[in-house]
Amino acid sequence: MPELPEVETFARALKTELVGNTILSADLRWARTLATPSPAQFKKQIAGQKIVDVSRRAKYLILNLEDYNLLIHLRMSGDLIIRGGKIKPEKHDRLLLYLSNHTYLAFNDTRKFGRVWLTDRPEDILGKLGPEPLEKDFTAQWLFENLHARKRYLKPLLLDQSFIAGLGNIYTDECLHIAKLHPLTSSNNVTKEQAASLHKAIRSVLKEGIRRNGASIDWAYRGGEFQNYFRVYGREGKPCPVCGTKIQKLTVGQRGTHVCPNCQHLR
DNA sequence: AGAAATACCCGTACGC
DNA sequence: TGCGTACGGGTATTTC
Repeated sequence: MPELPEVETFARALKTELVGNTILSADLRWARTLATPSPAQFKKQIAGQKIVDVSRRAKYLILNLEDYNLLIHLRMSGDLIIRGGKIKPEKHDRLLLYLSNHTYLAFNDTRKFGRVWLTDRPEDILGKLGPEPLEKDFTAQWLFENLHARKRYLKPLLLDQSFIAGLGNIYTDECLHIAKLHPLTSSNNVTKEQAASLHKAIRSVLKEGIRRNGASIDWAYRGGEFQNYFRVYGREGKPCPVCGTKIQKLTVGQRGTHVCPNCQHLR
């Protein structure tokens, strides 16, 4: 579930906890969690590396080490927890990084979708991503031009990380509702005014998510408050906060999709 | 080539 | 109660 705001929240919290520590050793408990390099190389390369900075690109968390970057993608059920060194690992822990301050960072991931990469060439992994929606190069004009450069439904296009980086199923439904656009609208039919609305909606909903420390759904992700402020996501049959019409749930590109049939017309 | 469908996972909810 | 099945979520891979 973690999308851009949740990963941003992780990055901010972990930065204060981790920077300055040295990774003493790694315990890989589920081999496929490690995308690259081999487990033997990974353990050898990461041992002794000091954590210089913690940041984010799209939904990737980046631990900037002295000689490498450790990229972490939480995918669906991934979670990061810092525990005291004497606390036992938990059932779904996939990777443990033991730190010089006698704690360890646990990558816990029930569904085993999450991945980590240790690399000195992060661009090989991050290079295909589209623009960061909160950065200055993501403008309404850019969005309008690139919506028209393709002919796809809005919802799957917004979920495409090579188009815009960081939106997932929740924030996509939310921003389409704010912009009053139907998820099945063809991207090349969006007017300049609609593109400007969508641009504004994307930025505002992501900032709201960050401000509320992300969204916690079911057991996934902890501590966020944004789930209490969803406009459409997970609110099938409940009233639209704008007009009171019952929210409908449909399937778009095999994804659960929530719309207000009154606010979001399909032209 | 670009877009759509499928595979990867497993805890939970639901139907019988 | 217990069993079987559908579902969801992000993205790499496969298929169209």
